[in-house]
Amino acid sequence: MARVLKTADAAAPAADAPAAAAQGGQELSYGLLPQVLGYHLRRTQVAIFRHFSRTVAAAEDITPGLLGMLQVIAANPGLGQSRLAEAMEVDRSTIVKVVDQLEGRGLIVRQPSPHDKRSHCLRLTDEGRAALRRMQALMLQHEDEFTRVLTAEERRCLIDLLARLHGRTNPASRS
Amino acid sequence: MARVLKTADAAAPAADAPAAAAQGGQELSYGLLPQVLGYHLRRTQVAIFRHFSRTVAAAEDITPGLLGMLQVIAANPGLGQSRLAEAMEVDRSTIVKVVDQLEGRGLIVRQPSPHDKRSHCLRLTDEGRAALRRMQALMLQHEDEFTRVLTAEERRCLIDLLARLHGRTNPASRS
DNA sequence: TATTGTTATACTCTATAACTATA
DNA sequence: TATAGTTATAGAGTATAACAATA
Repeated sequence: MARVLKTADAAAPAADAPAAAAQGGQELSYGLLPQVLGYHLRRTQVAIFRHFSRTVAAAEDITPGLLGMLQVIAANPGLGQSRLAEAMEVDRSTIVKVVDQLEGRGLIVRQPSPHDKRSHCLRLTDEGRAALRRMQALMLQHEDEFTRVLTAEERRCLIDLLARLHGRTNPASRS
Repeated sequence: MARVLKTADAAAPAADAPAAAAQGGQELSYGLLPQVLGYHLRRTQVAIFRHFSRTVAAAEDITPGLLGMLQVIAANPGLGQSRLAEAMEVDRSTIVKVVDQLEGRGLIVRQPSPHDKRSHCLRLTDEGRAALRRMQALMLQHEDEFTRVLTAEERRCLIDLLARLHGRTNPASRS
């Protein structure tokens, strides 16, 4: 578990308005927002999504969401759609279109389950495995670029703090 | 600027599939995802959004986005819509509906600008100021609850790392 | 010409509810 | 009864393109 070292004490910022920020070329105030975690989370997610779009998506026409699904299917061959939905914490009905898209692009197949005629077993095709390898390489490069402003330790610490907040244990930091 | 102290070296996790995770009650694998910052960002944002919905939104019928806009308007009286759009990094056309909603609820007004007949000056109403005070109190409580699993230093460190990533300077940590 | 606010439109992501075929 | 997948539908949230009024 990474820990954090305080160096500079964050001076409490003035929470009120900067008199006349509205007209001139002055900088405008964000009020309490800079102290709000949710604000920084959203800003960071928008930034990383745009970086992903310019790098990974530009080359491979994929979204972070679809690539995540593809990775989970690859890591769990034969997974059913309902269990995939649970894993990604989205509704079963949302998964249908995701799987439609990945199957439509020839990256995965829906196979009939040998044990349950209602269920589909999801598996990557050969093409899907090749595409995943390419996409993962691009994605790791994109993440490296995006986090270039952080040290490796800071990056690990950040992931660790986020993992603690969203509650899923982070296998990468189990000692 | 907060720094980070390494304590446990994160052992590189196996990136490949866990043989037969698909059928039984076994735990399923997330592949490379636990090493991916974007994945943890999204997960955390979903978690904090749900917490916000159960706490702040349940009491005041507001979204994080609308509350953020309200705070920026409050902090910059007389702000125009285009500058608000720039500040929040969304399109001007997106702002229109946001302002419509806030105005429709009586929280802000569009006033004609004295200097530019095209432009609207956005201002909080008395009711808007009162609502903002209530909402901010709830929001700060919500953030405290959500980050209860972190120490105050860890929370500051997290915000600092995120602020560095999305590039906006974080006024709360200027020494 | 450029900018402010606006409208019409569309796209993505997501959820709810109801359906079918199994179990 | 309950579950797996599906469909129809709707609601956010966002963007693009074009427009009128004004700068």
